[in-house]
Amino acid sequence: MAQADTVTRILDTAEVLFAERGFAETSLRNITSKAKVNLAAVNYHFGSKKALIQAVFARYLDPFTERFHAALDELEAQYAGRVIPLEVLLETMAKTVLDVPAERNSLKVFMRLLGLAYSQAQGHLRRYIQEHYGSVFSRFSDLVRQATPDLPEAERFWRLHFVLGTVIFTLSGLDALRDIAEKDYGEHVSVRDLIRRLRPVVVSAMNAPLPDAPSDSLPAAV
Amino acid sequence: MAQADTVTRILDTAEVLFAERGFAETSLRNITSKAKVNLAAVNYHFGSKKALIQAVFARYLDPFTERFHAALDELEAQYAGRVIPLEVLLETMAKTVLDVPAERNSLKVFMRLLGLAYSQAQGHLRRYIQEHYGSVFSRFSDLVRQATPDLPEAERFWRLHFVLGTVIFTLSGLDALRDIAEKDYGEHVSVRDLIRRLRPVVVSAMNAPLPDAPSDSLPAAV
DNA sequence: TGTACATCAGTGAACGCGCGTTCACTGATGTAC
DNA sequence: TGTACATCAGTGAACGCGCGTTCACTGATGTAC
Repeated sequence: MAQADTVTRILDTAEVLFAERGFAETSLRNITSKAKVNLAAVNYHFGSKKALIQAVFARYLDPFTERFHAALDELEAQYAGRVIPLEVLLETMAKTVLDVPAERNSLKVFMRLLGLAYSQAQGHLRRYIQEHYGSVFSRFSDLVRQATPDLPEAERFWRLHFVLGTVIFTLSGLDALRDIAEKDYGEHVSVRDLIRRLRPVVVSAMNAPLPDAPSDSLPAAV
Repeated sequence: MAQADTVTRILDTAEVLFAERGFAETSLRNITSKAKVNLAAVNYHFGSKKALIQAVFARYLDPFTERFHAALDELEAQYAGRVIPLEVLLETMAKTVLDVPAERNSLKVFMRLLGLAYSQAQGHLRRYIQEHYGSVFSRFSDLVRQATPDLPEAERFWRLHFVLGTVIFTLSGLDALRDIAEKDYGEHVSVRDLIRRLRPVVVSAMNAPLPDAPSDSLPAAV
């Protein structure tokens, strides 16, 4: 059995189990027995459980960042210094997110993993993701800044995270929500459907009117 | 040491530790040693770790549902059959969410717990919450239905969950986001600030234009 | 008023179990001379 | 071409540890007669 085979089988099995039950709730024995691989192989190839978790993420995020950078390069060339509209930026991101895990049919898995990563309190994973993939997010939010010149800095920061919350929350809880939606409305939704529904909501959210001034600064302002 | 004391000390400590590190990552020994309580006391008073987790939630959700029902009663009386505007409904919900845990200064804890509950894959907790508190959510979404008569059923369902995602995601990851915001924009945000910022975003999201028809139904529609 | 019994919060120690990790080892393949 | 050695994927068994739960027990308080 060649190395690539064992390593790949571990990663394939681990990502599914992690997405289904979380990191702490998935033991190395769960993974290795389902992957039909020796228990010690995980520590042999990855060093530790923590490192395995990071490897699972890297397998999605490395190609994602590569393609996203490429797509942004293309956009910038196309717009040649002019401002890229917000809708185009969001569309590009959505397309990249959809494309990357397409070959493994596992956008759902990827989104659940992202959701888990964010809800992990101790945050070794969040730190890892920020360290390795923070730069592509910075580049994206720079472009969003240019596309929304009227939005105050802080407001844009918060709105980007509001939107991130919507997307990760919805797509990572997709199965549960889909069951309810199907039962109540007899409507089967695919991830593409959901992204179609998300688009106008996200755009409206980013373009919402500014909030009232905080109440304690009202006297000074009025 | 009276019962109320032990039970309360366990709950107080458990909710903080659960919120900080998650359910699986918090052991009964962590809880009981920090609460200065005998290890066996958890199983004596609650029966199991699972039941303790549910009790932690019940302590927030029971008063929340009670107050929220009361607030909705009041609104319905006030509007006397007329439609309650969406903004008012959202405002009422926000106010109730803010009021309930105020005495323990722990909205943050509550929101992190909710976020964890949603990201829990195995879902005994999600089932418990849906069983015990589903009805107040139904009542609320009925009122939202009346306030947004032009929104198709399924669209409203999804948008409510988009918005839920934003709120839970943002407030449950508040500490991490706050650190970044403070560092980058020198701005300290309170939960009340955040809700002020959320309001126009949520309203715009609910009122966003309808999405394009799904591409495979386009030929039939046009 | 006094005695016997029941109830119940709380305790200390132990139970068996599954966990991540380690270690000595095998066997196949490649490399040097 | 043959031999000695190095490298490396993979293995089987065991390690110690922390986990949730259980159990026999204590001691205080309440209740019945």
